[in-house]
Amino acid sequence: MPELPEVEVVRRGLERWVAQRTVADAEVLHPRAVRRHVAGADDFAHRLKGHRIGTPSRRGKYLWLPLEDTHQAVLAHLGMSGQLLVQPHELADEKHLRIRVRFADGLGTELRFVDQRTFGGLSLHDTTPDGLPDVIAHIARDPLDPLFDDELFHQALRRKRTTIKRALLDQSLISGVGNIYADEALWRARVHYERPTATFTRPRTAELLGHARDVMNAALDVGGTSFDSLYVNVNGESGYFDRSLDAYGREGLPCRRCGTPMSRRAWMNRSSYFCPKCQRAPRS
DNA sequence: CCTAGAACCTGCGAGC
DNA sequence: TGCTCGCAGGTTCTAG
Repeated sequence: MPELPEVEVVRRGLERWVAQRTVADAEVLHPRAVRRHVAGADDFAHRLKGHRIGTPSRRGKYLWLPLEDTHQAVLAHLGMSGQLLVQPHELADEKHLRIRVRFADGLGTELRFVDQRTFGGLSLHDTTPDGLPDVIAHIARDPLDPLFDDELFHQALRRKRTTIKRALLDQSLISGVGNIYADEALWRARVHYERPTATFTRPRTAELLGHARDVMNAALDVGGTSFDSLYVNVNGESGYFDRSLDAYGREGLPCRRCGTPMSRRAWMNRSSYFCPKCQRAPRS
C-alpha cells in the first residue's frame, strides 16, 4: 500500500533509471490502467512515442514524468497495489503487467506498470506554468514539501466542521497521508481520530504535523513500508518498515506507551487503530 | 457550498 | 473440496 514515502522511493528510482531516456514505444495491456487518459489507450501510446523523459516529480502520492520540449507529463498513481518496475527486456511479463514502455537506447531495460487491483494508472496531461499536471492542481502540498504552509493548514482545520482523521485524508488540505500514516501520527500525538478539527489549537496542530513528518521521514529512511509482497520499489526491492509501526494493524496488542490493548474501529469502509487510554475519545 | 458515505477492483483467508 | 463473504484502501462520485 504505497503512501508518500513509498512513492518518493519510486520517484528516486525513476530519476536514476528512467530520466533522460527517450521513449521508443508504449504498450497498454489493460485499458483500465489508462482510464484517466480520456483520449484512450492508443492516444496515450502514440503521444509518448519519441519524447525524452525529464526529471520525475512528486506531490503527495502522485508522481509524474515530464516529457521534455512539451508542456505535458505522464502522471502516475499507484493506487493500492501499483508498482513501477524497471526490468530487463528478457524477463517474463508479470501476471498483472498493465503497461510497458520501451526506450530507444541500448540499456536493455524497460519500464513496467504492474497493478493487481488496478486502482492506479498512468495518464498524460498538460502541465501548469509551474510544471504541475493540470488535473492535480487541486491537491494540497504534502507535509514533506518545504513550501507546505503550516499556518494555512491550521486555519483550514479551524474552518472545517469535521473530524481530524477525515481531514488528514483530505488531499485538498494535506496530501500524501493515507490510512496507515494517519493512524501513526495520531497515536504519536495522542489524539483520537474523531476529535473535531475545530477544537485544534495552533500548538496541537503543530505537534500533529511534526509527528506526521517524523513517521514519514522514518519510513523514507528505510525505503518505504511494506505489508505484503505487493509493494516493491522501482528496482523490485521491497522496503520493510512494518515492524516499526506503533498503531496500524496492532489490534489487541499492548500500546507501546502504556500497555493498554490497542483498539480497532470500523470507520469509513476501513479501520482505525488507536490506544483507548492514550487517545481519549472526544465528548460527543 | 459543505459533509458523509458508497463505489470502484481483485486476491486472499476465514468460515461453512 | 469448493463456495461465499469480508477485508484491504485512495480517489472520485453521488446523495443529502
